[in-house]
Amino acid sequence: MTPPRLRFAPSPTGYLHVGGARTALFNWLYARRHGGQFLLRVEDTDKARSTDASTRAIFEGLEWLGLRWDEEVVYQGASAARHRADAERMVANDHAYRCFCTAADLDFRRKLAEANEGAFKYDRRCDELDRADVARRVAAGEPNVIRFRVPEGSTGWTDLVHGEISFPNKDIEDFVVLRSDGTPIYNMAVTSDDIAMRITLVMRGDDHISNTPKQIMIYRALGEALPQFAHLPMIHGNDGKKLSKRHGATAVADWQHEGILPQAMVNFLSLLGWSPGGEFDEVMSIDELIAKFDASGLRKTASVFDTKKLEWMNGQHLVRMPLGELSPLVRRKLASAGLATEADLAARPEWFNALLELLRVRARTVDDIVRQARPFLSDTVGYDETAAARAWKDTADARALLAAAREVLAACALWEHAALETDLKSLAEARGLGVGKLFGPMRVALTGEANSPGMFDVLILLGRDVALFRLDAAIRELDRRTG
RNA sequence: GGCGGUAUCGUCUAGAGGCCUAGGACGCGGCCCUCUCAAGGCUGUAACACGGGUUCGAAUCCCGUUACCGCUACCA
Repeated sequence: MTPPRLRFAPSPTGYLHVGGARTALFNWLYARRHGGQFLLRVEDTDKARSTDASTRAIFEGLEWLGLRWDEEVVYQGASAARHRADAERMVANDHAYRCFCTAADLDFRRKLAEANEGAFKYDRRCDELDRADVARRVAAGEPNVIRFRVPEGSTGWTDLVHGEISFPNKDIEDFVVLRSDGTPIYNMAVTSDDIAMRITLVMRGDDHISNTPKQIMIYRALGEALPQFAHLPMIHGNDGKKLSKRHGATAVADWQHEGILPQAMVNFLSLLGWSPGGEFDEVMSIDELIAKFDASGLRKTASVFDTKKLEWMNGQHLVRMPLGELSPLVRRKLASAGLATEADLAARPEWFNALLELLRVRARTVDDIVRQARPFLSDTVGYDETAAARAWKDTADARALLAAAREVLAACALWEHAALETDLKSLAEARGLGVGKLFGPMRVALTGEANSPGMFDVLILLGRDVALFRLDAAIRELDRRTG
């Protein structure tokens, strides 16, 4: 069995969206799993809609996901001469013919047919033309397209996802393969390119199922061996409709900017339309995915992009990934948020790693970590009003508690977990309070928030100086509030 | 309209005739843990689109209906 060759063939007409990313991923996984090649082809034949910015966005999206392609990128637009030559070859070997019907005429006939019920199908009138006549009109420069002559019978294949699929040829009209300006129609270009790239497995969205018989006919007309086909189901938004801007972030770059990890995105996407089968741990590394991926696990049904589950998945990867990998990521985000400089954080790696360990377990995105890190990095804290309203309900009481805590902490012999716990617990006990009643007001004083890591962790991370400073500040704030 | 594809909890799915009074995961609810929030553990909620067959027996096979999606362009 020769190594398979697959390709991802996006049109550069926008960002890389999650559906395209999933298609690319499955192609890539299949190639990696079976020791084959994963190629990238940019289908830029539609010059009006294609942009360089989109092409770059697609590259960047694939790179971010870690889907490295083999060989040089193929630009479809660069092969126009071959597309045309292939179309003309089909005329030469009698599988296609010249058609002189104009677009306007066709349009008229189509409307007429539809008005009188019944779908319009090209009537092959130009296939009746005399050969000499055709040659003369072509020589005279009369505009013409090349139409494929659809044979009798039916056209089918064994789809890796759907099994046997076949179409009666009578339902397929003699379709155009080359426009009058000499440029190819999609099905011509794709087939010509897939042949040239020696693609052995065409894996793409199932919106191409109806195109497949036409492409198969072209392969045959050109005397080429057929590749295998696999048509993947689509990904929909949470309303069950096709993904669009309305559904929020459908661009992989948007998720990147919201703090989703590429490995989590890959993992999540891999489970949309594919399953290893049986019971398994859904959280998987890229290597595990490659090892497990197989066409037999491909599913037929469209799936909904569930952002909640993506976020959960991201949280799982956040906790499991090596700290050494997470650390620079967060440092970069912290720096661009203006909360710290990368140099400062790099200078105290142990402290920073301890912080990350505490925060990542309660975060779902990298951005969550950044938000939660604020009290540990900025000089002062702002008090969250709902948190303050609850924990400092009785200001006099809270003030007294914080003053007492300040005193205990200032005198605490050792600034470490055990000592802090002993001292603070005895303070609470002396006052006849549960520790919660003491830690609540302290938490707001120290972090400004209602939620944070455990009190002793917070104190240790902050250090004695900052902790005492914040308690003082909170006491002053409470004085102010009391009036 | 014609042709093609699809149909299991709200969502992702397991299931390839009896193992299914349908399993897992996300979400949601409860309990435990607990200084808060997470994480973790336990647990509850919730599905075979509908109708006919085939079979001793169907979520699984066949047919029809319905719904959704795609194609039906000198778009990709």
